[in-house]
This record gives sequence, structure tokens and C-alpha cells, in this order.
Amino acid sequence: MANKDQYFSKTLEKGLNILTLFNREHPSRSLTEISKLTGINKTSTYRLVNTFVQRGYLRKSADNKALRLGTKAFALGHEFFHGFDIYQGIKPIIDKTFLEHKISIDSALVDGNRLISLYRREMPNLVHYHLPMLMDELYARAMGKVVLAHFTQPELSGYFESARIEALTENTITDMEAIRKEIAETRNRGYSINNEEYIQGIISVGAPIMNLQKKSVVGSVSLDFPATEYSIEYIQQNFTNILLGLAGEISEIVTSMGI
Amino acid sequence: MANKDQYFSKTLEKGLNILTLFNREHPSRSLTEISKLTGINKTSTYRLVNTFVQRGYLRKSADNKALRLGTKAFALGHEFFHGFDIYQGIKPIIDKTFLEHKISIDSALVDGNRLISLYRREMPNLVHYHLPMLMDELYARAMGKVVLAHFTQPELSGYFESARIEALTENTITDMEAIRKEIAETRNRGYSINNEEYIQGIISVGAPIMNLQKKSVVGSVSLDFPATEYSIEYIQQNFTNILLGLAGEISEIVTSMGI
DNA sequence: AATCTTGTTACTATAATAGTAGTAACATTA
DNA sequence: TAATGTTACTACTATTATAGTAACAAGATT
Repeated sequence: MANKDQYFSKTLEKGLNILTLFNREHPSRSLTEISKLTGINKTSTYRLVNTFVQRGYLRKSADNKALRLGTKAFALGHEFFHGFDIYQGIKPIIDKTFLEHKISIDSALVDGNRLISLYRREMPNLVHYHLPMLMDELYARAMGKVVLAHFTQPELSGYFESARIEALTENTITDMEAIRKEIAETRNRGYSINNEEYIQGIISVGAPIMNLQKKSVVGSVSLDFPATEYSIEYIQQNFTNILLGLAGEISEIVTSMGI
Repeated sequence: MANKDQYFSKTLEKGLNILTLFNREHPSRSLTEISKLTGINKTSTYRLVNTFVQRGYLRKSADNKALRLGTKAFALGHEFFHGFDIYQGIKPIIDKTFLEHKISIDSALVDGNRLISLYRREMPNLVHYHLPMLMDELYARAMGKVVLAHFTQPELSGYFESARIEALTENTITDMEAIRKEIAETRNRGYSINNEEYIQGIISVGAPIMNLQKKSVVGSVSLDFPATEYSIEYIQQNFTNILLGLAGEISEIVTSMGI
């Protein structure tokens, strides 16, 4: 064993890699599929998968042996969600601001090149049907833009290498030059603006959640408004202080939690 | 290596055991705590935990080295939740029944001796503040009673060995004899009744979700009503057909999915 | 100031895994 | 129908990852 990684379990990592192959887009996978995708040889894959099946994290259908998530995985999902202290810490802050100002608030956490939906409160005037839990389209959302604006240069180019830029509404900015300019402006401004670029009829402003010690973005918050009732100018005048205050408060909590 | 469990990874199991130590009640744990609780020696625990930390599933605070769930675990929680095909399969059925009859519906899955909340739709007349995701109090809920009624004898005694029976409302049945009688009646009746035994002001009826091939309970559904507006008699007369129909439909789906 | 407890590292025997190879069952194709 | 390809699963052993003991420094507790 190499001396450096003596305190790192390769077997465990392989197991985790297998688990991350299962999600909404891929609820079912075959053994060979798993083996190929993870690069683990078939025997080891079989051993690992078998372990998951025996412990209820995966289950296999009797006929075609397809593998799917088991109840233990679902339970673990629950536990991870509610046992995540960052979530528990942010919730009351957002609830407070929501009740105080009666505005829709969304929050998300950076995980590599995507955002993970953290916690959301919505006003009834907002038609927000089925927002995703995991977002890749950082370029098209207020929460995403402000994260990109605070990415380091390598992080940013890393994102755009893997990103698939496409028009989600007629307002979506898809030209790379325009996107880069927008990101630069967001950085200078300190908060981001989304003018119906993600969902028709919704305009938003977003601010970064920072680790104040490491000076790095760890997430973002946004305030969302129906475009029919609000203008961007009005929002900027009346809500940016609330937004930045909220983002600052969350940043402090999150920093103290050592994210 | 023992020949029988050649295709089972002990290392992976240990890793999973570590992960399940983190939940809402225990968002933070120390290394030695993990080592003691799992029975894994300190060095191995260190190796496993280190792997989780390096991959972002756990994070450790700079000062006291306490371990907490990381963003990767939160993301995985999301994925497990939404990638669980049973959840996706049940959702539209419950939604349909909800919209058709305008009644509050709850569903849960058996995981050992507890129930995992699966999917819920609520009418505005129901004050259901903060129901738990994981339920141990099977004896006090409609969803729980009907599961107990379909447990095998060893499963049932297994539950009561670990269960802590306590009064949650003034109606909660806490006497063991009465509980056993109630379970027997539930079995004969085919559905369970909860008369404000879990939450004051809420009465429910519950039916089992069965694996029709294996003839075993895998979960349950309940219809919940405000006690102020409904009587148990009225519910039994008007809603048991809907309840049993719904449970049957879900059972079929779930069986076909091979839970 | 002394003791206990914490996380972390070094070392090596032992036990677990990787990888090759091969089987039977089933699917797909000719 | 026969031939070929694919699937999950198993047997075997060389390799290597892990378990376990021991020891250490840094904090915490006494």
C-alpha cells in the first residue's frame, strides 16, 4: 500500500461511487453497467453490489436482475436530509425573513459544478411548479450567476467546460461573451439579477453565501418575484438590502459551522 | 476468507454503519464515539472516516474535530429520495385519489421496526405540523397499527421488545393487553383506526401496502381527518372503500416493482 | 502540574479483495 | 433452429488493503 493513502479506503470509495450512479434519471442499473461506469472489475462490483443488496440499500428485480435503490437507501436519504446541520441552521433564518417580508426565498449549496437545493419558502403568488433539487444551469439562474461570479478562475473554466448552455426561455443568455460579461457585472454589483431567464414570468435577485474565513462561495440565496407584479428596478430599490442582509446572516452561520 | 461470504464486503458494510450514525438527533459525532458505537477499531474507523471526509460525505470542524455530514451526503440524500422508484410510482396514485376525494393521505414504508414517511398530501383543514420522517410509534398510529397487524409473530414480538410504549395523547392505548387486542381487531377488520391516539384532533384509518407475491406488509396508507368535523363512524361508512382501493392499487404497483 | 482522553501515525501479520478465467442461463441474431 | 453474444454468478489464488497493537503529541480534565 502506498504510504500516503494508507488512511484512505479504496473499497469504501468504490462503494460510494456505485451509490451515486442511482438517481432520478437512472433509477435502475445492471451489474455490467455499474462495472463499466465505475471502472471496477466485475467480480468486485458483484461483491459490492451484493453487499448493498444484503443490507437493503439496493434491491434486485427477480426477473432481469436490474438493480434499484432499496428502502434503506431511501431511509438514509431522509436521515441525511434532516441530519444536515447546515439545513437545520439556515431554515429558521429564512423562515424569519419570509414571514417578515412576505417574499419567496430560495437557497442552495454549491456541490462541485452544480447547486443543491437547500431550503425554499414560497408566496402563493409564485407559480414555481416542480423546481429541481439539483441544478446544472448556473448561467441561467440568479442563484447560479452569483455563485459563478464568486468562483475562482479555474473553478469557472471548469464549470464552462462541462456546462451545456441552452435557451430555457426567450430571455436566457446563451452567448458565451454575454454570459462572461454578465458574470463580471454580477461580481461588481455584489448580487445577481435574473430577468425571466430560467422560468418565464419569474424575476429574481441572488446573493452569495460565503465562507467568511476561507473567502469562498459555498452557496447562494435568491428572492423570487412574479414578473407581472414587480419590475427589476423596484426590486433592486426595495429588496437588495434584505437580500444582502439575509445572505450575510446565513454566511455567518455557515462559516461558524465550518462548511 | 470464509467461503460463504466471499461476495460480501465487510469494509463497505462498516462504512455504511458509520453513515447511519448521523441523523437529526446526532448531527455530530467524534471519532472514538463512532469507533465505540460501530465496534470498529480506532485505526480502521479513522481510515473510513478519513475517506468520507476526503470525498465530502463528512466534514470535520477545525477546532474540536467533531464530524458532521458533508454536502455530498446531503446531495446523496436528495438523489436517494428522488431516485427511489417506489416513491415516484406511488406519487401519482396518491395525487389522483387526493384530487378526486379531497382528503388528506399519508403513506409510509416498513424499514425493520420503523416506518419511513413516503409521500403525503394534505387538506388545509388538517393541522399536521411537522410530522416525523421516521416513526417508531407504530402502536399509536393508523399506519403503524395496520403494519403490526400484518407482521409475522416473530416480527411482532421483535417490535415490542424494542418499542417504548408511552402516551402521546390522552387517547393513546398504552396497556399491552389492549394493544394486542387492538392489533387482532385490526387484522380481522382489514384496516386500522386511530382515534386521536397520536395527535390530538386527528382521526385516521389505515390500510396495508402488501407485496402480493410474498404476502408480506411493506408499508401502509392512511386517510386523516380533523376530529372536529368527522366522526369515526362516518369515516368508516364513507371512506373505507376508497382507502382499501387505494391500498390495493398501491400494493399492485409496489409488487410489480419487486419491493 | 499531573492525568486522562483525544486524534493521528508507524508497523506488520493476516485476512480481504482484485483479477483472471470459466460456467450456466438467457437473449439476440443468423 | 442453431450460433453467437450477453448476462449474472462462481472458483481460485496472488496481491494488497486492512486490523490491530503500540506509541505520540495536543488538548482537556482533574
